[in-house]
Amino acid sequence: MITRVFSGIQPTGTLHIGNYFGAVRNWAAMQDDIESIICIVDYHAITIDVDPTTLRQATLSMATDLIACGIDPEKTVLFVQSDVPEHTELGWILGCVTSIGDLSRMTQFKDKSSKQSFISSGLFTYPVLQAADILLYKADGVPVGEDQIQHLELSRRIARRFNSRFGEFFPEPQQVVGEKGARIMSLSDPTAKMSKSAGETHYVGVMEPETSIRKKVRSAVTDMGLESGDAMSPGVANLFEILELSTESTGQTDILENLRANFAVGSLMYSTLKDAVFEQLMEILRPIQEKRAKLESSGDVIDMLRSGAKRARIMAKETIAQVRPLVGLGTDNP
RNA sequence: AGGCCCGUAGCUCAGUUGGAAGAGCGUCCGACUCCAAAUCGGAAGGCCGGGGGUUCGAGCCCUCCCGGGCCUGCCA
Repeated sequence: MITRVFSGIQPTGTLHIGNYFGAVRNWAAMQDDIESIICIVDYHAITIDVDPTTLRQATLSMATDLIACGIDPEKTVLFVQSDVPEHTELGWILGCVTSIGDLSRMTQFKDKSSKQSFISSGLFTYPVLQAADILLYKADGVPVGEDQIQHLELSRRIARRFNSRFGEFFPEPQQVVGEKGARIMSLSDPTAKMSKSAGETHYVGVMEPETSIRKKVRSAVTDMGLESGDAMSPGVANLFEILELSTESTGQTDILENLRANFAVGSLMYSTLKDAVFEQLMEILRPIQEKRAKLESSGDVIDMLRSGAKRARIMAKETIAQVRPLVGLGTDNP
């Protein structure tokens, strides 16, 4: 039985619909039923070279996006990682029960480091900090996608090793699978997951202007036309996926069914599909964008983050206060 | 601490003896397409890492600095 879930998200500046349908929407749905902690992980963000001003803005912007998308800072403990410095202390301690061998097997490190000329040691030990993020709150559930499973497994391994060395203390966090494992693909390259780093044409930003979204959806890769009975090409399947996720919320599932039927008999015009995707997507995004505008002009987000950090820190301090004597650190413990 | 290599467009790089800064990919616009892709046509994009010097003239030579990579050594 999962009792507390932890989610982290990097302050990349803005959310795209892959983040929204894949993660954020599930978080928002979950917060009513289960104790939820969401952390904007700025310590993680600095593992690669990033401009300080950009980072600060991106962090605030990400928080605003999340709240606009339905994360309720009253229900969910929403905060910025570096406002709770206990993350780094636990990170250090856990780093000392983590082997270099385990870390060097992380595919994400190999991936990211191959794209950097300057490879920081922080990038290498990133998964340790991630384990600390989760374990600091003794979260037993982590809603992660497939790409993070390896890191989550390492977190469990780290928890296990800590427990066996210092005594049973941390729960081993389990993967929480969302109701719908949405995995939105890039519009320009539908064989790759949607990501911001791949370039402008690859993603649709949740907060993007309507004209820009229409253009991007219309430019999505499809195929050269299929015979009826053929399987969908990746690009078309992706558009249907986005349409399905959107109509789930708008309730206009008949649109989806019609287009599916058209596809089945081979009479679907992709421009029609794209128009529908755009329309339904905007139904979802419009209210989110409006909410964001209000939030931004209110200037309340900073205060929300501060009070979130206060709540998080109470939990974090308690954990650290227990960990230190277990390990034998400090003078203020017997 | 010593030695070697590197820094030019968003990315990967070329650049002749020192003589008008280039290519490929990507991006943007157009044609084609139901929409896209591919293809074709067009365009934008540069403090040549930074300062100083030599020269009529420096991406290129000298010098210092910054940044990155590799090798050796030293200390803990």
